[in-house]
This record gives sequence, structure tokens and C-alpha cells, in this order.
Amino acid sequence: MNIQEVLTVKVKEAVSSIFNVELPSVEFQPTRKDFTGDITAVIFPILRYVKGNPEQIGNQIGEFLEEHVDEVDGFNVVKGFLNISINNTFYLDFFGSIIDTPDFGFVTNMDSDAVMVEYSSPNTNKPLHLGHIRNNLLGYSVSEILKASGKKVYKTQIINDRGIHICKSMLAWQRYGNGETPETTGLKGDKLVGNYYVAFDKAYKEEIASMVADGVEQKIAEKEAPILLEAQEMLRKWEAGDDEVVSLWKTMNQWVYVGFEVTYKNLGVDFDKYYYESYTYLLGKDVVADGLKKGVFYKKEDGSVWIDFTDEGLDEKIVLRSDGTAVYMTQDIGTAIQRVNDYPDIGGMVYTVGNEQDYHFKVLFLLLKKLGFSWSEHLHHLSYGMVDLPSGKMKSREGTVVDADDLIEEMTKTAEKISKELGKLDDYSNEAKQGLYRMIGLGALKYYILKVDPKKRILFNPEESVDFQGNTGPFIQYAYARIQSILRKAVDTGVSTSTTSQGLAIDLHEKEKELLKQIQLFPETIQLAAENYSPALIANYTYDLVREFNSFYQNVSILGETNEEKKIFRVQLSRKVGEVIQSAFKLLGIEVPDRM
RNA sequence: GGCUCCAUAGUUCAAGGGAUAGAAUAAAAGUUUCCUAAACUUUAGAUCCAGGUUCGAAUCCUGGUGGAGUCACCA
Repeated sequence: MNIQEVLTVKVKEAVSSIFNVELPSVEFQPTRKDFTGDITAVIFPILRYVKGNPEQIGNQIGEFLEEHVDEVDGFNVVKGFLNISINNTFYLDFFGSIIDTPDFGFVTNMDSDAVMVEYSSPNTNKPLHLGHIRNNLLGYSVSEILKASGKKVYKTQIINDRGIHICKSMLAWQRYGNGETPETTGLKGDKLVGNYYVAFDKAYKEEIASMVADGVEQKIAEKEAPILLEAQEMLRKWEAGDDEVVSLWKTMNQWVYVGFEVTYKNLGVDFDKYYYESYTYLLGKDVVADGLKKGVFYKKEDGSVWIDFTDEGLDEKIVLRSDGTAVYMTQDIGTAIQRVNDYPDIGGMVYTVGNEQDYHFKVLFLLLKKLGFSWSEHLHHLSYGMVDLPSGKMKSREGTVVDADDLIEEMTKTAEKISKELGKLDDYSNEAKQGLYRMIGLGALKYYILKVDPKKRILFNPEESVDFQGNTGPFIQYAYARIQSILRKAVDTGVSTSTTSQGLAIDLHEKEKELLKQIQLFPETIQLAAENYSPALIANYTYDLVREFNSFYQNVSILGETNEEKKIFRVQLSRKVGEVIQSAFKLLGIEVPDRM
């Protein structure tokens, strides 16, 4: 039990005993630094149940606590705030109880219901960019956080491997590719295919321009440019199963998958199961046909199928085109159902998709509910803000994107440059150095993105690049490395890093107490992050912990302490802080180094 | 235009309706005979506007202003 839980019970007892009133809840907050005390009960909400002067009520409760609760050392009341001091024994006992729990903070007994988290879900016509990086990091991290909170998690993606955009790359490759392959060019497959997507757009724009020059209206030219018509024809052939088109589609998609895998590996994300739109859209069409019979959907004169949400304050939404082909919504219906069929223990799903699709998911969830799926109550759209450049939105077609691979490379180089200037790793092998640079570069990038509340938009300025100092990933990695250094030295000088400190009775330095308080918050922070689908809460927590630790490190001598008992305690406390940093960063998908 | 989201130091981010709004960065000053200075310690600097609800509002409500998204038989 943490101190807040203990005190909640006791404050209720106090109020019950003094005022003969049952309180439903008690509100606590950490005591502000400029007041004496460790935890503060807010008296104002109690006034609703107990009439009187808040100062006086606070004092009465404080006296009761001091008398009846072992952990309470003293109290003071300022305005309506009851500041409570907790004795060292409580914190030392707490520390003793967790020091040998390696997975402290993680819930290990799993819920029976699993959650499926979808993220990444790229189109297979272009390489991944910074926007995908945010998506991947968020999806991966939220998955890890949900696991740590006691959920079974399946990580998945839906690969958008069909559609007109794919045909555009295919067509451009046919026209201008001269049989190029990743092997002959040495290009990553996704990059190669992406180049042809850009080439298509260029040719398309040129055709429009020349048509307009010949007197064709702009809008008509946009619809009737021959290259576009040809791409549309290709899509029809694909849906009809044309051998040549399907074969080209398979080949080019395969190139892209190989390229994506490299990026995913570099980014450190993974998946338990892949779904392909080219497969699930078929099930979607079946479900629509079924729903049509049941009257959930209706057919218009031209043959297109719709659902009417005007009663719910939304629009009518198309679920099947008049020519019978599937739309975006169709495949999402099919994908959701397929997933639950494949994994019967799924109790809910999380969709990591940008906020530009808020409306789409609102409709999708409502639609699945109307179709009568009970699990539709537990669908969540993890909606996140776009990553914009100072010049505006990133556009693949126009080449104004920050490429994922390039960015990772750049971050690694920056880490290398800083590290070389500091020159602390001269005895490392080249290979070990490169590994470390990558770890630090990625740490900076991941932390930079994950520390921001998901729903907020990120403005990324490539000129200024990502920081390595202050509230950053490397700052936290550095603290971890310093801790490891202390532990190595402790072992060298024969100081125990592992004996239990149960029943220890020593004076606690103020900084030690602050650290213990912060450590105590880790489990509830994980739960809160899971409830809110927010890695940012984990990042902020870790930063606060590290700031406390750095302050402790700077102000308190650890290995230089002459009192043996205290020295051992400080070494162990440092070790535990290191473990919590490592656990927390694991939830963010960031590694920690032994040295840097 | 309808709907949705956002607005906090020069800049990038925090703040579960609670005390004097925290950090980082940029600026100014200091700390290495001492466990890694990618660190620590100081100084200065902010809630878009106008109302309302509340003992108490950055937070909730209403109306503005500014920005983004969306309203496709694209995905």
C-alpha cells in the first residue's frame, strides 16, 4: 500500500470519528516544496460534508492522524491544506519491500481480455517519413504501457497494399523504370518505389499543363489526363485479377516490405500480426452485403450502398461504390471483424491513426455497433496530432518530407559528434561506439516525440534539430550511465549492491526521501499512462525522477559516505533508480547505456 | 459555412478544479584537486480576449479572436 492509500483510510476514519460523517473520498497532492510535509490532504472538498472552518477541521484531522497513524510524524495546516509529515520508517520499509522486485511497477497478472493495438499501417507506395515515426513510436509505446498495466496485447498493422496510389507507382515504373530493381540500383525497395510515385506525379502535372495549354479546362484536365486514366485502368485490371498487373503488384510490394522491415528494425518496433487490405476488403464486402439484408445499410438507385447516421448528428456515409468496389470504410469493417475472428480473446482494439481521421473512426465505431458487435464498445481511436514542418504539411508527392531512415541516420551522427567532443569512450571498439551513438541518437529522437501529449501537433524544425541537453533522452540515459558507473565502482571496492535493506533504521537525507517519494509514484504512473494512452506521462515521470537523482548525486556523497550502512543504502537506492529508469524507458522503446 | 481539435515565458514542453502556474532552451552569473560537467546551483521571463459557474479556474460553460483538421463513389 502506498502512503496515499493508507492515509485515505485514516482520514475517513478521522472524519467519521470526529464529525460522525462518512467521506466518499479524500483528495491528496504532493506537498509543495516551500511547505513542510510530504503529502497534503485538501480540506476544501470535505467542507461539503462537514460544515466549519477549514483551518480548524484540518487541525482536528491532523491531530487524529498524528495520534492514530504510525507513519505520521507531524502536520501543519495552511489555509485549507493539511500538510502531513511521514516518518523515515515508512519510506525505508517501502524501499525494503521493492528493492528486490525487478519488475517493480509492472502488473504481472494479466487480464483475461486482450487488447489489439494497430499502428504504423503504411501505404506501400512510398517510404516511411517523420509522421510514420510518430505513429510507430506511439503505437509501440502504448502497447508496452498497456502490457505493463496488466493487459495482454497484440501488436498489429493493416497494410494498405491496394488502391490507386499503388497503381500510380506501378505505372510510372513500367513507363520510366527500364527494369530497375533494388538490386540493380542499390536503393532500398521502399525508396525505389517512392521515386516512381513522385515520377508519376511529375508526369501527371506535365500532362495537365500541356492540356491546359491546348485549351482544356483545368478541372477536366485533372480528371482526364491520360496517365491518370491509365492508372485507373490498371486498378480495374488488378481487381479483376489480371495476371500481369497482379504480378507487378506483388513484385513491387515485396520490394517495399523489405525496405519497411529495415526501417522498423532500426526504429526498434515490431508486430505480432500483419493484416493486408487486399485480403480484408473482401470480408468487408461480405459484411456489407449481409448488413444490407438486415437493413442496417441501404442501396441508392445507382447501386451504391450507404449507412444513414443523420439521427446521430453525422452524415450519410458510403460503404460500397456503385460499381461494387470497396472503399476505405469497407476494408476497415472487414479488418476489425477478421481480427476478432482470429483472436477470440480480444476485448478491445486501439487504432493509432492521425487526428485527420477522427471523423472516420467515429463513424466506423458507430457502424460496428449498429452491426451488433459487442466489442465495438471497447474500440479506441488513439488520435495524434500531425507532425508539421515550418513550411507546412509534409507531402510525399512533392518530396517535402523528412525521411525516416535519413532522420535516424542524422540523429546518430549528431550523437557521434557530441560524444567525440567529450571523448569519454576512447577505449571502446568502433563497433561498440557505433552502437552507442545509435542508442543515444534514437533515444533523443524517441524522447523528443513521445514526451509531447499525443493529441498535440508537433512542429518539427529540421534546421534546429533535436536537443541532446536538458529535458531529453540523452539526459536520462546519462543519469543511467552514471548510476552504472557507481555500481561498478561499488563492486570493485566491495560494497554490496544487493543485500536487502529490510528493517534499516537510518536518517534519511532530504534528497533521499524525495527520491523514494518519486519512485513510489511509478506504479500509479504506469496505470495512468495506460488509462490515458499517453507515453508522455511516462516520459515526464522519468524526467522528474532523473532530476531528483541528479540533484541527489550532486549534493550527497554516495561512495564517499563513511557510515557503512548509509553507503550501502545509497548504492542500492541508486541501483533502484537505475532500474526504474530502465523500466520506464523500455516502455518508451528507448535503450539505456552502461557508459556514455 | 457546419462539425472536431488546439491556444501557457522569445522558443519547445508540463501542470488528474486546489496553495506563489513547473521544466528545458535561448540570456546573465557561478560550481571540476570530489562517485562521468550530455551534470549541478542562482537570476530574469508566460496562462489569446470578454463574460459566467465555484470557497477556489490555465483547467469546466458561453461568446469572440487566431491556427489546424474534416465535411470525396481518395486512402
